[in-house]
Amino acid sequence: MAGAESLGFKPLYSQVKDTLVQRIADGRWRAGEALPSEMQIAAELGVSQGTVRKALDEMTAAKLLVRQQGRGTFVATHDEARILFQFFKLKPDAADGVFPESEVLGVAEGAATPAEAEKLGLYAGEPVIRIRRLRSLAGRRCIAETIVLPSAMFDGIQVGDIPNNLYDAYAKRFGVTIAGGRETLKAVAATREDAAALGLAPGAPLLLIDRVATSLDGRPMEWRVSLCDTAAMHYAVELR
Amino acid sequence: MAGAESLGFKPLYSQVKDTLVQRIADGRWRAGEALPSEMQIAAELGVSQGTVRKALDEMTAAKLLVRQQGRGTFVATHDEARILFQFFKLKPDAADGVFPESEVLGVAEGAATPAEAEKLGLYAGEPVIRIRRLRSLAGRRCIAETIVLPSAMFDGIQVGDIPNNLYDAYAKRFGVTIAGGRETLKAVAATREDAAALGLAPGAPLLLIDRVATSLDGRPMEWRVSLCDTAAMHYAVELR
DNA sequence: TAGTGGTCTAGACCACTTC
DNA sequence: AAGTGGTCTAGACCACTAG
Repeated sequence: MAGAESLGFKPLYSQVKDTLVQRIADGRWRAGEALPSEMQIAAELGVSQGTVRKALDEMTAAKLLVRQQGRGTFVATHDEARILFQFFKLKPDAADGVFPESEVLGVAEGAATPAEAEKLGLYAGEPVIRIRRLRSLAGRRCIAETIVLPSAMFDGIQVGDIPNNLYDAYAKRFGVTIAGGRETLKAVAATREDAAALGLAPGAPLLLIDRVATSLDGRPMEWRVSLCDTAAMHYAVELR
Repeated sequence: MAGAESLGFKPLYSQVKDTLVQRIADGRWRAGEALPSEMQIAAELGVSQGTVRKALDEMTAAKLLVRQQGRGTFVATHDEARILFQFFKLKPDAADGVFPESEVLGVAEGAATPAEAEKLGLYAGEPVIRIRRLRSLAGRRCIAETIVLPSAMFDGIQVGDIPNNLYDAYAKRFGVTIAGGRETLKAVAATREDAAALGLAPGAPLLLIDRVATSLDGRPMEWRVSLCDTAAMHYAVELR
């Protein structure tokens, strides 16, 4: 392995991990595909099987890989089950989580506002794509959502083109793997427009979820603001 | 190690972990104290150092232990830094997180309501302690909180007795280690009383945080409902 | 300098899947 | 039966802390 010398000791397994993450980012193995076996990777990189294992274990903990005894090691997909577990934390009060349906209200390209530029790590004025949609849980419209994407990464996305499971589309159509993110939550009063869209009275309390989602290398790839009517649903957090 | 035979394979390191967790729950090592070294534990339990290491690594990941190269392995404490990171997810919009101050409004014992009993795994009517307090961030009252505890676990807690850092007190005074929990969030409109307590207009949007905190063995030990004015603060979540 | 945790290796065997 | 990941061991050496 190269790149270990000088200032600041970096363990071998960590370098192996960086190598493998880079290869996934480069599309060497696509979502759902199998990596080579531990022994093959170890032989190729000239390290022991235990060192490869530690790298793979960390990537599995980061939900980047899925390992199955007897089968192999696979690049994690953004299937609905994973999204529900990792990214969509709103659950109906009286039931288990289900994947929400979506109605796209509009898609438009424009110049990034200062706020958008700051969230996405762009310069103000760079082109961005804005998506507006309503989402429903159990047949009831309860989320009004605005999504902002850097055009440079998602060139040519169209209105008829917006599937319900966006992160899966980012991966399959644009090679962008959403690996994590950060959300901030506030309680706000519904504006007239929000209230109309969700069928509520103006001033009704809404949960505002502000999310910046990041790719494998930690760069921001999506800014999403969701306004949620939490009368019959809640946002669930595990403290560990 | 005993207890591995029959139905359902259980790895050795997992049994080692169970043994060590049980010892912490039993108070064999108190918060902040050092465990024996890997070699000593391995020798005592008759397993290899690597197996002990895997058990300790998992406990460290669960924030139960803190390990320091060259020093030793220590039982995690509920110091303010840890609480801030693991349990208190409200941050001022314009600053880093700080530990909130508290004013206790009242402490009273009573019979568990059906809702309280369900949250705490008790029978309705069993005795519980209820604590009401206001919390402030940056000198501004912004959280109204109700805390319900099973009297059986927290016998003799008094009004003048409620410190700002409750989880530290649970550990030190009652031997109850809060190891995790589950929160559900909603946006609600302030009632007249909530509004008065927080200096807001009735109907103002508030973030309602409903938390059940659990001990080492996963049993519910505290039910806490917090009403938060999120005008100048937010609830932060990392998606990983 | 002694003792701790952290990394790395090599090899054996087990559990599980697939053919 | 062959190949995968999962567990367990034993031992070497490194990085860090403390006396």
